[in-house]
Amino acid sequence: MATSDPGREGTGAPNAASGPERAGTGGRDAASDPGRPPGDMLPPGVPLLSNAELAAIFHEIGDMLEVQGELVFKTVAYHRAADAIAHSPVEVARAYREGHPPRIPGVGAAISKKLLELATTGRLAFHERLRAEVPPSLVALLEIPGVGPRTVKLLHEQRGIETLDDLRRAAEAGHLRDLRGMSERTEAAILDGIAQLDRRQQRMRLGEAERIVEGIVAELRDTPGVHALVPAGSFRRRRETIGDLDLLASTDDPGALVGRFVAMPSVDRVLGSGPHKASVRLHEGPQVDLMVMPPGEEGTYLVHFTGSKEHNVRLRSRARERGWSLSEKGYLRLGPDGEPLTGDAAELRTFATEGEAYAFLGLAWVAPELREDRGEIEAAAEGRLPQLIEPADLRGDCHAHSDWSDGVHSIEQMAEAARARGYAYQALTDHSFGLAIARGLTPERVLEQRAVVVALNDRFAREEDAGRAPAATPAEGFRLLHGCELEIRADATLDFPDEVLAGFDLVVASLHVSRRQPREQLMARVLAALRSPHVDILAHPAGRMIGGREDLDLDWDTVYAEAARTGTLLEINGSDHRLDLSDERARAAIGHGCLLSIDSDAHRVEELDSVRWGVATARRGWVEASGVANTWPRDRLLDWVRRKEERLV
DNA sequence: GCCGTTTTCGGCCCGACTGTTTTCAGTCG
Repeated sequence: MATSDPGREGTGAPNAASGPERAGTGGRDAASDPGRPPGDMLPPGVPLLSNAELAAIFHEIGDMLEVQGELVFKTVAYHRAADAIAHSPVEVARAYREGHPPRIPGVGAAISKKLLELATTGRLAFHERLRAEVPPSLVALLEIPGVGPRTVKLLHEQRGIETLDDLRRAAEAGHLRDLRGMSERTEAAILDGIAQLDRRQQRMRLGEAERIVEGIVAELRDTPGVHALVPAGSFRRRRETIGDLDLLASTDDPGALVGRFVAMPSVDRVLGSGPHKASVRLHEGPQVDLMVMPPGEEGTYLVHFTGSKEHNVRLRSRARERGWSLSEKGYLRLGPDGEPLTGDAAELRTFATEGEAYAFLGLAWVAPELREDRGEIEAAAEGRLPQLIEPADLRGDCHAHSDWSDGVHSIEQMAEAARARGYAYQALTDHSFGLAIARGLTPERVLEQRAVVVALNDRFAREEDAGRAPAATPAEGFRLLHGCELEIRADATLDFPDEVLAGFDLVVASLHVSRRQPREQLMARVLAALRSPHVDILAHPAGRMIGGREDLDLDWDTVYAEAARTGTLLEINGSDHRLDLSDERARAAIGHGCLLSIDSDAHRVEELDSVRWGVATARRGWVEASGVANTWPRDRLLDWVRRKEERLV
């Protein structure tokens, strides 16, 4: 079914036909005209909505229908469709305009019709009508913790409340306590929720989440009765940002653990606390949920609290088809009425491991990074889950800086750290001079730097010969490759001439300046880099900063096709600020036949470890080791680089 | 609103916690 690979048909259709073979000749024009189809086919003056903008509209529709008291399944359908659109690898509005709407799971006839209207007119009458009935300020009240759609509807209908200020005033004046289901305490809770809104923390990056979780685990580890503490939730799935933290505990004494958890010095306030679970907010912002699992029955607990929600919903539905109800506690046998059997007939199946819990549904164990309902359940059922790349598969790092440009540590310190990790290579890729703010190197400095690299490699070779290399050094030894991070200038020229570029072992190209150019210009720059015989890797291709800079406005299908044709590697930048390519772009790139590299972009020794976030992102993108060039031995990588030069020069 | 080798109509995932209630609704994850 299409659900196993959402949107693939849509992605493939326009490009498959004009694939690599054509790109050198007739395809060249198509590739350099990223605004396909020709502009005259597009309605003039109608902006093309991004997937994120479309998703926001459908989420808002879902919210507004909730507030109106609409059937919950209908509102869920809108949210589901919105998520699917946001995650689609296809540029949905463009595809609708071009007359080949992609198949998107969760988008049926009704939402498809609305998508067409949005794509062709930039507006949606249904959305505008709803907005008139349910003011956006009312929908915004849903953000208040503890306030849901039923409460908003009640407040609106009974008290005429439309805005946050209305609500605050009414609660302060004690005008809500007479409403059904409300009291003085509810008013206080609402005011408290509003106060929380004001200082609502933003989502954490992976590194921050890891630091906080590890601190909590260290604090609770020696609590009596505790067998294991396992971080779960979106952190275990390695989502690119983390909202709340989830911690699972296997313990003989739940009371002792919960008691200690809520009393940690790092806790600002206790949001809730029961015999088996508790929630707290930390002083530094995030909410942490602790859940207790009975020893020996961890399997379904781990599945449940790792999520994602969408993944769990699919599992439960699959369980139901087989006559069982799935919850964190295990599988309960369903009776003929579709309800779990009770009393003597009750039957609960529990499992010690996740593998067994999945196997009960006829599924292979699914790696946490894949649990997003993006086809992994179908793949697990059919035995075609990918062999995901592991951190240990990496044999080198193709993107690292030193204090010669904007790094902190010396060339030698960076190389020694890479060598100590057991790598066979590290590419030293300091910036080229066009990026003045990073103190980029001139061609003269490049030559000086090369002498340092040569001298270091001489020493490494001597030490290896003498058996004095670090224990982890692979059989092929360690070498520092001399590379650069080549600036792609605003005018689509490259920062170094070909004769300078030819002197490097490996060149990483990237685009830092003039990021707001129109798509045509940005594409011209990216294509110039991909087509250079000397550029081996396009670094952080989307140019985003998580929570900061937006993605570059690129025609991704063309980027993938040209990277595949020219044999240019696309980077997954492991910095947890970047994670670029993203998981879904990495998956799309592999689908287009691209090869990737996973690099640290380290500016200091400690950041070499960032590759683990890059590997996690690759795993979320279904990437196998075979799709990543820096899993190769050094000679094979360098051979790949040479072959590109020979073919394209 | 979506979806179908159990259904084109009738389903649609599950439980803990909270607070206001005498048996439950709302929210959350």
